[in-house]
Amino acid sequence: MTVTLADVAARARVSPATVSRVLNGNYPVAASTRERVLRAVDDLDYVLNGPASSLAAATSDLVGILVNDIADPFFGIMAGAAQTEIGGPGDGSGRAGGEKLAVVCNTGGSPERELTYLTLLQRQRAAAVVLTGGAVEDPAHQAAVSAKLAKLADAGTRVVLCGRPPLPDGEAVVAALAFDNRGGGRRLTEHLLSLGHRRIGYVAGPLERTTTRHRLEGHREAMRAAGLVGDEERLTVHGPYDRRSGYDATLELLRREPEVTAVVAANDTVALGASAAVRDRGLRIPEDISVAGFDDLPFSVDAVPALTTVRLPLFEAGARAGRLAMGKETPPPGGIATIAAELMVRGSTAPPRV
Amino acid sequence: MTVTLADVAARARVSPATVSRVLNGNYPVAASTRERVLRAVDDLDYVLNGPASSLAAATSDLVGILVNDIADPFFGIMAGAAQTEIGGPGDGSGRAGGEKLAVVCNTGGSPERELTYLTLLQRQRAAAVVLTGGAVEDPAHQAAVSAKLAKLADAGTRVVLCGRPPLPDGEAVVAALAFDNRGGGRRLTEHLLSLGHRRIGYVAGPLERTTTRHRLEGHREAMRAAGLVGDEERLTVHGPYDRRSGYDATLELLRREPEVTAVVAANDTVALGASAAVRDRGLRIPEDISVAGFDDLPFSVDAVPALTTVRLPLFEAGARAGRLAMGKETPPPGGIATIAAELMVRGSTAPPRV
DNA sequence: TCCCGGATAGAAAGCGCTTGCTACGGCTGT
DNA sequence: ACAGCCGTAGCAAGCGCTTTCTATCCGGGA
Repeated sequence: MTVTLADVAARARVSPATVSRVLNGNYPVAASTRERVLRAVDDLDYVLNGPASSLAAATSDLVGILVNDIADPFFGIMAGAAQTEIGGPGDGSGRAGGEKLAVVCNTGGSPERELTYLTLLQRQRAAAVVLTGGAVEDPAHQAAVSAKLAKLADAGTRVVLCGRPPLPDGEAVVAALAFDNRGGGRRLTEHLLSLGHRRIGYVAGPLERTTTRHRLEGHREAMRAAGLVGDEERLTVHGPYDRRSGYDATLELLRREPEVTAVVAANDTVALGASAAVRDRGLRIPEDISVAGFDDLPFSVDAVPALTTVRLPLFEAGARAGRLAMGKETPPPGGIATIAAELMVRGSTAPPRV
Repeated sequence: MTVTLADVAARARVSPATVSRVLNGNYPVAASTRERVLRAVDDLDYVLNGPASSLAAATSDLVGILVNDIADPFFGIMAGAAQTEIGGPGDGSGRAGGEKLAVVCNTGGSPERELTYLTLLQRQRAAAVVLTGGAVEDPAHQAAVSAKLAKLADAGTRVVLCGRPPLPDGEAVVAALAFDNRGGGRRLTEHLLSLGHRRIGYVAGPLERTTTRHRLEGHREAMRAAGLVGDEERLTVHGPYDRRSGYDATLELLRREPEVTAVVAANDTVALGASAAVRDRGLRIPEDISVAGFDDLPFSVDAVPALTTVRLPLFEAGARAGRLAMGKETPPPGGIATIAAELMVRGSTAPPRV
């Protein structure tokens, strides 16, 4: 059989209550007693029964981090940073206490899975939940998520949004850290415009996501401000946030409008695919066509030529979200913070041929 | 207060036992009764209390997936695949049943964190644990991990290793899926040798990891077979599995031996850094120097020139590990399977200048 | 008509831990 | 010398669910 608290208590010749208190360190216990208990724990190789403990204490040390695609470094970086802050193991804190089990859950971008994970975390009475990445804009789903989050919140779970716009109906959450996707998108296109580009293709992400929409809106804002209107639909192709989609969409774009001098991709991964397509068509980057991405993932600087993109402080944002989830940092005023995006001009963009 | 089983029972005018049975679907309940219960559950928005349920049933639906670096697609891909198989939400199974909470835990490559996560999962009485990635070769740590896994195993947790060599002392695990890192490493170097390279630099991973050692051994095997011995130490530089390390190590390599005609990197990410270094030194790939990687991550085919590398079926392996963890697939004979690595020759390698 | 077995439902005993409250010395203050 | 405290430890009552065992209701065979 597995060892229980009672076994430890017996061996240390104290009551179970005392063992519990030693383990939790939240009640005065004489040093000598503590010593004895700790030795017994060691001798017996005792491991606390998590479920029992959570049940009795009505709390749990689970913290969930939801991501859309765990194979995408965009999410990996945020999740890793958050997990580090949440501490899980080895958070430096001497011993017990902040020891949380930070786990990441991969929704694969599916609204249903997102909801199911939230329910599962609710079941487990998670201490906190961090949702990363853009939300799906289906009203029904948004309502469902909001409701779920509200329920989680008033069951005591701390909810933090990271890289995700605030909930429409406000404050069911501890904090929302939103990236300035629109501003970044605008500045990126302004950069292209200032180089002299006029026919700019846009490879957008999946239609119904906030991230997609905001980046695209920023782009169009800039185009409109430059007086370039009318071609929006023709020069935009939607697709998933992956390399393949960037490749295909760019080919399509080039077919629709052979005169494009620049392609803006919804993110760096897509930009990689776009670059491949451009090259496969026998065109040079940036001499014939400029290519730009978004996110500034680590590999972007190593692309050839280095990718012009918009840097999002993913690590910092993830870490901050982690801290907020742990209550180690005070939320921004109003619970909402917008995180700036920084334009990174590199070799993949240049003035168009004359 | 939160809704409990008893509340649902009251509303459905049945006993708590019946509600439990409806929810678990493991006991005959009259259709009409079931209906009534389900409606009550819905009306009250009832969510099962996970800890209580786990405590009473002495089981849990948590499945842990340990990874070394969540921001690295190498792990992301495996973890994602495993998570999909484990089902977590939306595994297609009509309703309850296989509904497991698959979570990934990021050890950051630290042995202590690995151990702590295992303990935490043990606390939670995890249904299964999947360990991915190479192990650290410190004997003390290996012993500790083995002991932990043994304990987990006989507490009923299914343990699966994925991309990790079998435990030295044998069968504490359901199955071990090991990549043929040695064979892959050997074939990669043989390819270079067959192109005519003789002075080949090797940018290795961190010293004490099995993955690092096996790949390096494969490389040296090939070199030795070609009669190239003596320069091993001078032509090998160790460092972490990241881009930066590849960059620095390659610079160092070029300093030590300006005559190298090829650089083999421990993995694709490192190869990216290596390529950057080569270019920054004003050398062309592959005309002046060939560069090769390992893993065949998605971005490798988009590198310029496309990266010659060794393909590891990460997705398939992860999925299989997930299935094994769920008991959906029978383990390979002896519990050990070696997964083949396939050489992918692309543009980054070519014969050396004459 | 009576009895028995199958199909359902309920009662109740925990699962292993936490925690409010009580108990018990030995000190201090008067 | 006695009352009152502080510092510790134990008692015991749950936390919300699962599951064994028992009770009940029905229909059918004898």
